[in-house]
Amino acid sequence: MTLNTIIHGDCINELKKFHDNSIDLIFADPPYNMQLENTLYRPDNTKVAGVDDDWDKFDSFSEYDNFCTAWLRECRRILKDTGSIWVIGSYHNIFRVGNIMLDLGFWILNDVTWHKTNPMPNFMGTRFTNATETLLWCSKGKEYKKYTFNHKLMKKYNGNKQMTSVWRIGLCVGEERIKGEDGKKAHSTQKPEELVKRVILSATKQGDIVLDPFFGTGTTGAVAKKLKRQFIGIEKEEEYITLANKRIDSSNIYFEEADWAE
Amino acid sequence: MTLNTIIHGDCINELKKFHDNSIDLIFADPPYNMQLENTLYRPDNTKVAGVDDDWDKFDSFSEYDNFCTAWLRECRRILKDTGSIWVIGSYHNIFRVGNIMLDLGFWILNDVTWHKTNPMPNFMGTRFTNATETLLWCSKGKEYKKYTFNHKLMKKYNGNKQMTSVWRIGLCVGEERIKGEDGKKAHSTQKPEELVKRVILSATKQGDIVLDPFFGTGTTGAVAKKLKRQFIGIEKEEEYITLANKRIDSSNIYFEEADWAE
DNA sequence: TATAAAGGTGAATCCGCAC
DNA sequence: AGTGCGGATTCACCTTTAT
Repeated sequence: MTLNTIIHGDCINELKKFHDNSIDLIFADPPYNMQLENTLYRPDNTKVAGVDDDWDKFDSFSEYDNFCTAWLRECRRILKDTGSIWVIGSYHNIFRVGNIMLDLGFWILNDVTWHKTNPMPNFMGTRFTNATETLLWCSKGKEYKKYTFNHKLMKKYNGNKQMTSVWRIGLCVGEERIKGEDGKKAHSTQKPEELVKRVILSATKQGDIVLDPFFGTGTTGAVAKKLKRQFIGIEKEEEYITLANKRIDSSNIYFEEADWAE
Repeated sequence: MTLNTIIHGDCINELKKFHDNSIDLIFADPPYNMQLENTLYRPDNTKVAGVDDDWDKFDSFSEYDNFCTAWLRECRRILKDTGSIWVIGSYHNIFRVGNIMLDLGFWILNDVTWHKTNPMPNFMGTRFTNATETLLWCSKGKEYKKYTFNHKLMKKYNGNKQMTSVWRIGLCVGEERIKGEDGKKAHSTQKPEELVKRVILSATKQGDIVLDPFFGTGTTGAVAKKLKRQFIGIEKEEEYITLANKRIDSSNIYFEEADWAE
């Protein structure tokens, strides 16, 4: 398997080509199946640019469940016994995903809450502001107890206090957000690097292999490189791959290893 | 249906006696009952000896799923079209519960994160400190849009800013925690009143009927009374009912309605 | 150049009634 | 079920323009 490259293809097909027990960490940001219908307007009558990408559309729960069962089953197969997987989602999909992961035998280590510092408000006043997404961190199963977790490092990273399962991180905006030639966001759901940094830093060692089956514009690859880990990406859309390669080429090491050594 | 009383009996059996469309709000804190050694039962009520193999694992999920499907189906039936339901859980069970609720047709309005200000640390350093529980707030279905939500009131309650789906609340300790005659906590999972207060305040009007099918030591009843709502409790254990009745008798109004009127 | 004001925007299941 | 229209509804942060 070639490292530090992006595979252009269908996630499930490509995952099937991987060897058993070959990956140290999987970070997956699958489609959420948001089921948006009408256009949403802000109080000032401007439109909200919602997620209306084709890749987020599924006809039913059962179709979504089948899709997730297939890619998650392959993920479990190719994960090393010492490896672990992170899957991010919102309330639209995380209960489907979590249920499937349990059924497949994954063992939940934490449900980490990404507490957004600057979420979009609920303009109509019909609900509470939806201020979180959820990350499920799982080992291969209950009996796989030797997963990598850099406890001391994360404690140090967190000002010498044990890090909790609530992470306060802002949305990916400004300079960090990859723009297309039209100046608009290139990907509708790009994640902040700080989020992925905590994932990789906590659950891998230097040189480990990180796989992202929904690579998008390459946040996982960029952060892996900056943290001296190796990555493999799988992505269906060619435009995203082009942007991701460019982005990763220009990524540099975040900081010296000594700063974060255990 | 007699109001402001506790029904002594089995949750599913008792729920079946309720009329359709008769309840304004349901707050449910079901047993987590997951993956705990030596307490698993097969459908025929025989004990499962070990839980190490996949067969037993599947058996336990399936048992729990059946139980939750049964009581949640009844909850949906007896909820008014303008009503809503809140279910609290941890990562051990909330993905089973959420998946079942979606399958039954419930419509998720928010996944509220109870961010504990004083969680128990992970002493072994094997995971992040588990600092949250999740509350699923759902209407009867996608097409039921007239659920009660006191938006302005909650905004006022939150210092004139829209309340978000993250609630920072401490564990139920000290004076508030109900003690048995031995001075030990009477119930192992008593919830803080502030949590239930936000639930009832946001999703009911004065005089509305609040049902708690897992009443325990009566937090829901105490808070409902303090907020001038009516309650019905269902509880299997007689000791809890005794404690709950005593507690509710000595509960008084929190504050004047005018303070929180919309 | 500095500060202030104005404008843009984010994984969003976001109205209710009359016809 | 679909359409049309009156009316109520927002927070943090970043960028651009104006003073």
